[in-house]
Amino acid sequence: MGATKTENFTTKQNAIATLAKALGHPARVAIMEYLIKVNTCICGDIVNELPLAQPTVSQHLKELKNAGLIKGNIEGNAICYCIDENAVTKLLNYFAQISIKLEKKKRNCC
Amino acid sequence: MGATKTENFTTKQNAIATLAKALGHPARVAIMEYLIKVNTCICGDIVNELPLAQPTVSQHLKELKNAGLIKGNIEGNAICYCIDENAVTKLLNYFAQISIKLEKKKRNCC
DNA sequence: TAATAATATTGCAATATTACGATAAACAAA
DNA sequence: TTTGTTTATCGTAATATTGCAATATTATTA
Repeated sequence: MGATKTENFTTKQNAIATLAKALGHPARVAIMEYLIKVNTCICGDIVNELPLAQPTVSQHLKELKNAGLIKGNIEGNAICYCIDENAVTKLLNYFAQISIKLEKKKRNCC
Repeated sequence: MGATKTENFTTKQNAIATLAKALGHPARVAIMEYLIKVNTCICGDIVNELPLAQPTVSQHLKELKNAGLIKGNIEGNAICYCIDENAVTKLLNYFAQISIKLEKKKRNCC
C-alpha cells in the first residue's frame, strides 16, 4: 500500500489530479506566479525569488515540468522556463465546466 | 526536513496550494465528479461508487472537507456531503486570472 | 434493548514527498 | 585551461500520504 491506485480511475480524472497535484505546493504556486509576472523565459533568477535552496527549487521545477505546467528549454548555461498555457486552459475549462453544472441545478441541501 | 515550508509563502499561495493538493488525487477528483453528477447531498453510496475500501473513501472525504472543497452535515446515520461552490469559484477565478494575464502579453519565447 | 446499517477512527505497512548538503555537469569568460 | 556561474542529480533524513483491516461510533429499526 501507500501508492495511489491510478489504474482504477479514468484517464481524465488522473490528468486533472496530476495537474492539481503539481500545484499542491505553495512553492510551485509561487513559481507559476513568478513566471507570469516576469513574462519572459529568461528566468535564471528563480532561485533567488524563493525561500528554498537551489536543489529544492530545481526539484519543484522538474515536477511542474513533468506535470506539463511549464515548458523548459536549455539556453546557454541557463534554463528557459515558461508556463504551458495549454495546461492552464485545461484547468480553467475543468473548473468552468463544474461551475456551470453546479449553477444549472438548484441545489436543495447543505 | 520533509515538511512543507508553508510559513515562507503568502496566505494566498498557500490557499491555492491547499485546494489544488486536495484535488491532487484521482479518487478525490472522482468524488467531486460524483457529487456533481448526483446533484444532491444524500450521498450515502459514495463508497460503492469508488474502487477503494470504506475507510479509504472516508479519509479522502475528510481531506476534501478539510480543504474546504466539500461541506458535510450529519443527517441521521448517513452523512450529507456536497460541493462547496465557493472553493470551486476560487479555483476558477484563479485560473481565469492567470489566463487573462498570459493572453495580455505577447509571449516571445519557448 | 438488540440487531442492523453507515460512517469514522485507529493502527500500521508501503510508498511518496519535501528539503538540502554534496557533488556533478555544462557553459561562459578570463 | 582554469575559474566562476548556473542548473541538475545523488544521497539521505524527516515527514506526509495512501490504503486497508480491525474496531469504534452513531443512529435507525426490529
